[in-house]
Amino acid sequence: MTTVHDVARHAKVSTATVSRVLNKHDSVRVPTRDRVLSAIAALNYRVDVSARLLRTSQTRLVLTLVPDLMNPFYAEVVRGMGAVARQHDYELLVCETMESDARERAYVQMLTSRLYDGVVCMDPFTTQRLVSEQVQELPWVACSEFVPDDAVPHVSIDHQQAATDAVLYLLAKGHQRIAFINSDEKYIYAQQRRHGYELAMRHAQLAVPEAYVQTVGGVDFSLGELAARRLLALAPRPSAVVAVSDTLAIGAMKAFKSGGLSVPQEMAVVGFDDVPIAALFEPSLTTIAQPRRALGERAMHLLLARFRGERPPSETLPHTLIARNSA
Amino acid sequence: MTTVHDVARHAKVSTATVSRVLNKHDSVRVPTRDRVLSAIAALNYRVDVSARLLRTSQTRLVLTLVPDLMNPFYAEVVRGMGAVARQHDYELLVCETMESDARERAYVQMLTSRLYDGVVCMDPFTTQRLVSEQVQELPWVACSEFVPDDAVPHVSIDHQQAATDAVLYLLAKGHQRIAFINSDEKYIYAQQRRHGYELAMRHAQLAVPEAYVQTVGGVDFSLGELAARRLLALAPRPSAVVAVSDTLAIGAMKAFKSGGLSVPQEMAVVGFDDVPIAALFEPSLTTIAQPRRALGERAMHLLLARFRGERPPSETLPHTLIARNSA
DNA sequence: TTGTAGGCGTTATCAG
DNA sequence: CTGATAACGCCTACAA
Repeated sequence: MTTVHDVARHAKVSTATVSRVLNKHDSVRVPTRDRVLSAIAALNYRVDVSARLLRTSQTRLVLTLVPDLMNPFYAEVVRGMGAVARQHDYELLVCETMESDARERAYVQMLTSRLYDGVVCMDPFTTQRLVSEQVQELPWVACSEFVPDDAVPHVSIDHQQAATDAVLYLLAKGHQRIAFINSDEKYIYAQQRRHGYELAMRHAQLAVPEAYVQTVGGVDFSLGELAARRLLALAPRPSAVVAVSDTLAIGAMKAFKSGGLSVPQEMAVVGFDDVPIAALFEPSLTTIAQPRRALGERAMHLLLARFRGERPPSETLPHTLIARNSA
Repeated sequence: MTTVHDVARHAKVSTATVSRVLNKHDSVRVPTRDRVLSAIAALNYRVDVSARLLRTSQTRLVLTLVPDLMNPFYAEVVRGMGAVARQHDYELLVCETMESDARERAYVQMLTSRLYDGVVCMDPFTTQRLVSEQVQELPWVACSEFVPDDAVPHVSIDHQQAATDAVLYLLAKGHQRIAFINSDEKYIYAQQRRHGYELAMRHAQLAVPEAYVQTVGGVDFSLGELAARRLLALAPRPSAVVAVSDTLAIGAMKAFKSGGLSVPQEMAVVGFDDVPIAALFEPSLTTIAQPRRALGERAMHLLLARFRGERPPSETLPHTLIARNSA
């Protein structure tokens, strides 16, 4: 392995000068610099990040923790983060955590390893709370998920209002029996969206039978189908449903149609996220769009601000209801 | 920041002993070890990976390069890798490369940084070739994409045979005018699948008008729609189409239906991958299923073998045609 | 069984 | 503008 020493010897300068060239200190005379540069090329030298890190504790690497890469929602948020990171000369690494708090210890290890200059966390706020307590030195920012009233800056939509908006839309269409398909309340988004739903129903003086809220533990298509089948068995059967994820909504539509119902005539469906397939599926899905890309971009900007020593305020990004054919 | 020295002082031992405890050398007497352990706990000490790395060059971190996290195909492959990695006490990090060979230099930097013990690469073989030349020290394994005749071990299906199978299936259904929607031939899978398609057509003594092969540069739904619109404009119009990705296939079906054709009666469609939405979309998609999870698992096993100094042979995993309603 | 001390490859502080 | 040299935190001969 070739080191700065080899380069220095080859270029007949000191290691200090090599280091200066490497780090673009403009105090090196051009001919000297050129000698160093060609030595670097000749020896195919690469700096050893671990050694540099030991000195500078800077890797220009950022980590994002995402619960589930199969959910297309996260993929685009990550892309937004990555774009901004690279613009600022950081590289983004992704760790799929699979929501497993059993792995909490492994996180803490990763996060305290100093291998990353900062973290954007999309994990459930329940685990976020545990982990962030133990990891205080590390610049840390939350995206979509966050611990309420916490000092950690975050970016998110107003989950509660968004769910309320979905219900209001259905109420305006004349629905009274509106059900709710939820993923898992270890997510703050799940809690807040359910609150938004319940609030809107209460405001409209509409009862919510317990079985109208189906919490299925995840967002896979199959779980949406499961929830729909349960809803189909109810009497009185709901005439509309809000799902906290497009994937749940699509799974549910599939099951409703298999069950012989027509969407939206006999069962209206509203989803969340506006993932790409939402527009293609038939009927196309009415959904609360989140600014996925901007969510990621703003989260990364927050993190960059933290790198600069600032304490940026959290941001709430706007959501929009996109009316299509499912409701 | 607390170091081994602090711990040593606190426990009244030497740094060497602390290090031994840290690395579970069993040459430390129990009471001594306990003293060290409680010192570690008391001071909330964590080893600094970068310092350790500088000495041992081992991180127990594995990197996977994937072109596009929006493609649900990759998400599950990654999950397979992650599961096996963690079983063996490695952590998996994901880097979305966005197929950008402009970023080649950044890769090489990442890969030569010694921050990762190994790499599983799913990037286009064209960039793989360039990068792997410059990165020889690093254990390196390819998944799905690979440089043919290369020394790098890889896991993949038989892309050519799989495409041939898709065509044979359509031929058996009586189709003669079969088109092909391709993504980008910088991928070896794209080249090989097209060969498989052309071979099967030639065998059946069927002509392939140039415009029957639509290469759209990616796998987004919208690109599938684009290809379909072009195919619709052709005379004679194809009666069936094979797409190299389910996402392309679904986009195409959408466009065919918008164009007034019924699938599969007027246009049969076969996809590739069997991603979750393939079964839900209507008509449900006939597709060549890849063993996504196993692809990732086997790739990681190959890498682990490389860590042990072995030179494992490449593996070809079986594909299956899943007949549904689109063809 | 435990301690001492040197070095991993870099960067940065000094002098010169 | 350039060079010598001392850290950064850890691991591991080698010695005791």
